[in-house]
Amino acid sequence: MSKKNQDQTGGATVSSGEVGALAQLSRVARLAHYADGQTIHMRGDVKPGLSIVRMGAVRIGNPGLNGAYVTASIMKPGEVFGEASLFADLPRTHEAIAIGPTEIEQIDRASFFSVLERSPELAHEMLRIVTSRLYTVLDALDDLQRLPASVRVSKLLLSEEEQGEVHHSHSSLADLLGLSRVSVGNALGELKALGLVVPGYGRITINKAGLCEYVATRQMIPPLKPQQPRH
Amino acid sequence: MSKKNQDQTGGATVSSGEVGALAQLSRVARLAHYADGQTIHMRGDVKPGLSIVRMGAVRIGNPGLNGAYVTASIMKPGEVFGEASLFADLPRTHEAIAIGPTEIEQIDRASFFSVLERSPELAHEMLRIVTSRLYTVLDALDDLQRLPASVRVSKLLLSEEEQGEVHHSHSSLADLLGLSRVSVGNALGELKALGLVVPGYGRITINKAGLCEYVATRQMIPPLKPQQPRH
DNA sequence: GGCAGAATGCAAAGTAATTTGCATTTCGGG
DNA sequence: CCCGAAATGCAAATTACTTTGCATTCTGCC
Repeated sequence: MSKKNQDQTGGATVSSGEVGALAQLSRVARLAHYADGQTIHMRGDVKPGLSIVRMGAVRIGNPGLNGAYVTASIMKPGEVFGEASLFADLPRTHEAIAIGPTEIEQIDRASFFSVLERSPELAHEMLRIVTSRLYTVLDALDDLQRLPASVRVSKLLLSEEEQGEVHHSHSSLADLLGLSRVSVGNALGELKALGLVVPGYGRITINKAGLCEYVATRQMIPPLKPQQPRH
Repeated sequence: MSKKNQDQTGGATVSSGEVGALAQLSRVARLAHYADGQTIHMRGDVKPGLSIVRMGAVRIGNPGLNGAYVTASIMKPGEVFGEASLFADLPRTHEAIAIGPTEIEQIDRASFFSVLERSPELAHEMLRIVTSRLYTVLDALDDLQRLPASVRVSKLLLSEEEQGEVHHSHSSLADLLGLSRVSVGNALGELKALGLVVPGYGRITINKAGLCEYVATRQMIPPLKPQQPRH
């Protein structure tokens, strides 16, 4: 058990086309600035409030048992976190740490609910965001339980890809997947041998189509076998 | 990779005290009856709609790669599933199968949204449900990545406990945790040696306080070590 | 009361990841 | 241009789980 993490929690982005009911929150938000590496909140904090990333990025995660980091998610501009503190009155499960200079809109509980009362669209928008995040996490959880490292690495590469390249070190990929650096290296070696990736220094060039096919053929749920009813 | 599952998705129960905005849905629901083992929906189905368990139980899961079953969750009366098909327009990720004779209220998309428009409380209730489910799943995901089998078994025992006992075979515990039967057996052996559980046939008597302490001392996030900024 | 099916226990062999330690390569700044 | 820090590559030993196969025990039912 070393470096642990998931990309999964990922994409609660406000989809680009729509301005989004979230915009209404800006009016009641307090804009907070953080320097690289600065802590936004810690695990266990109970201060409720919603946060929207405006600039920079936020690492959501926890230190692992061994000193390695478990990155649960990296929030990019437009993404939202902290719903659990609002709707379910729960303490923070993860630390939030700024990556690079970062601006975050903080909406406290009272402000949020006052806006929510007047705007049903906000509720719908939040439902959409939380639901698709849940969906993503459930999917990732399945992957974690069932897929071998090389396939999980492949899926991560595809999701992090930008113009055919992924800008991550093996270590940060490992953090995102909950694997060790060595395992990521091995997986990449395998993919390289198949001609699916070209390794670089802090950078990986990927064969998108090839990787997609590689993943597709390996993550299929197999045909049903006869099952006894359980329990 | 054998039997895979999580208890995590678990508890989106309508909390007992409150009648809940969900009750309003009953008026537009169609009550469906299922026999033990009957399929409610399959992975990949796109028919959108919300489902509320009224009687019996529903296994949410998928067949694993080897024929074993991955139980993602078992929904009990009062619990809700299918939000993703409503809010995020996503196909079903898991099969749903009735455990025992089961009654389910089915609310189709149009009906749901017509009620939702007139009832802001329903939106809040759904937000609460989905958020806490997300929270639970994220927590389980952390556990899965970081905790050894014996601790995960302990946590499951505590969550399934009823009056000091857990009524599950090793196999069904394994299904719920994504472990093999053998590993569960070994973990229970360990716990037995520590005087934390007394194994029975299809039944385990647990030392609640002892297990709590056992878990507490082992799932702690360790003190922070100095971290370099990443990425 | 006994028998079949289910649940449990046990052990051996295999596998996929881990940790550890070190050598090598790459990049950027002085 | 060179040097140090970071990134990568490689290999051995270890760990935690899996699969397999079988023996044993329990329970409900006829």
